[in-house]
Amino acid sequence: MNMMKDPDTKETSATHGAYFQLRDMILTGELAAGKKLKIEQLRSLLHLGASPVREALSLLTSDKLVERIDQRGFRAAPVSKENFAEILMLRCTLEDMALRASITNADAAWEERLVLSHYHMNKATGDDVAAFETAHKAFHMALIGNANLPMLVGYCAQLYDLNIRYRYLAAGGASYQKRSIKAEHQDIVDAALAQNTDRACDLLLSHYRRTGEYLSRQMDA
Amino acid sequence: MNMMKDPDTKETSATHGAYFQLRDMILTGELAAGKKLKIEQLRSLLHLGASPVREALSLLTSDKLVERIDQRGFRAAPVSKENFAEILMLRCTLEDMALRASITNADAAWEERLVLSHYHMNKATGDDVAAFETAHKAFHMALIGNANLPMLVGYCAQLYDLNIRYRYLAAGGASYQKRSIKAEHQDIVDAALAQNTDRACDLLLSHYRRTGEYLSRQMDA
DNA sequence: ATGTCAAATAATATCGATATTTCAGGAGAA
DNA sequence: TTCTCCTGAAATATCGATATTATTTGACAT
Repeated sequence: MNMMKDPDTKETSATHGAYFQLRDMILTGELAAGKKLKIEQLRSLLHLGASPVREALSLLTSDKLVERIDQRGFRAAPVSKENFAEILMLRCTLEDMALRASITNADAAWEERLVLSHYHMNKATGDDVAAFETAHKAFHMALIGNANLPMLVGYCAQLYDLNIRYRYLAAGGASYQKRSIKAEHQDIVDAALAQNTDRACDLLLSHYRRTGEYLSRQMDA
Repeated sequence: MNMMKDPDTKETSATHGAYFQLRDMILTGELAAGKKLKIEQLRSLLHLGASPVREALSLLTSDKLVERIDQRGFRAAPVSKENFAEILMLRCTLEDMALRASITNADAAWEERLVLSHYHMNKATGDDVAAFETAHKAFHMALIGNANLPMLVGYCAQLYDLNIRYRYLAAGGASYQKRSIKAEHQDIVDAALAQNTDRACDLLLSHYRRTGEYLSRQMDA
């Protein structure tokens, strides 16, 4: 009764592995929004027992990526234009707050983390979309990560992920709007490092709002 | 193999029952903050199998009431002055936003729900602390519940619960600060019904801040 | 004495099986 | 025909048992 039949799946625990796999599948749309997530089906897909699948789904409830209906199983969280608009609005409010706090606490170590994550993101601008996504999130988290407000940053991270989902939904994940995103990121970094708080926040928010408008247009089409 | 040995425990599901029992025990401090939550121990306490206990704990992770350490089990979320301060700050920001939206969407049905929940809360001002807590939460949720922003309201509800926990921690749950809370609530309702948005928000926020200062003082002592 | 490693112990994570509940489809009555 | 109720099938929720992993204890060497 060896549960690690697949040696290349060296995840720490089955639950953890299932969590990340399912999370990815929902974020990328491989598991469609609103779709019923049957335990037995996922169980055979991931080659796991029911317990870790069930627990991973429970965990994904925290992230608002899965909904649980008592006695009636799980389903991928639905999407809607209203939901997208709310996410955008909340992100703008919360990240503004977090970035202000982050800059207030600015120190050399943070500035280095910020510069590094920015560098890594720029380096990842290539064909590997997944790698860029990872670096992009790391950059944005580094930006606000100095706030010393763990719950606030946690909400921001959650909203970031929910937003990714709409990005995949709109563009199929492939075509990324190659606007002047790179320049926008650079401007944000410069303002943050200069401790020009108002400007940094303005830039960050308009960065989100532009992306949001772009996605809204894509979703309509 | 009858799992409902206790007929008066007419919960819908074992997981749901365990969820609410554990939640209550953490909120009231019966399960101390930071304490390790051993499955076997809870299993025998709640007379349940390991699966529903595990799942309830996973669910409580969503509420930030339980922390999960992979491969090392669960523990009740720790408390700290910083955490309390962050909760207060976030509540003020988010409930302000929610109340403004709620008043913007004001209609007769909402006004009635608000008046009713206020009436019920006042009626529950008695010896039954738990009943008052329930009514108090219902009142505050009715206040912001018209915002039509489900995620925002969800965050507010979560923060409300986390705050309750500190109330129990400070006062042992028993002694409730019998300040002019009743008058404060009345003023908030009046301002909200009059659609005096700025005043309603000011009153709500100072209501929270005063309670926050009171709790801070209690925690120091 | 003290630090380190190994065996024993305890607790978690997971599985396979089973009971319970929901859901769908059809038979019978109005 | 349409509604209701019953029955069968599918899926969920839960249990008991087991394998896996962390933790503690105690012996040994330094």
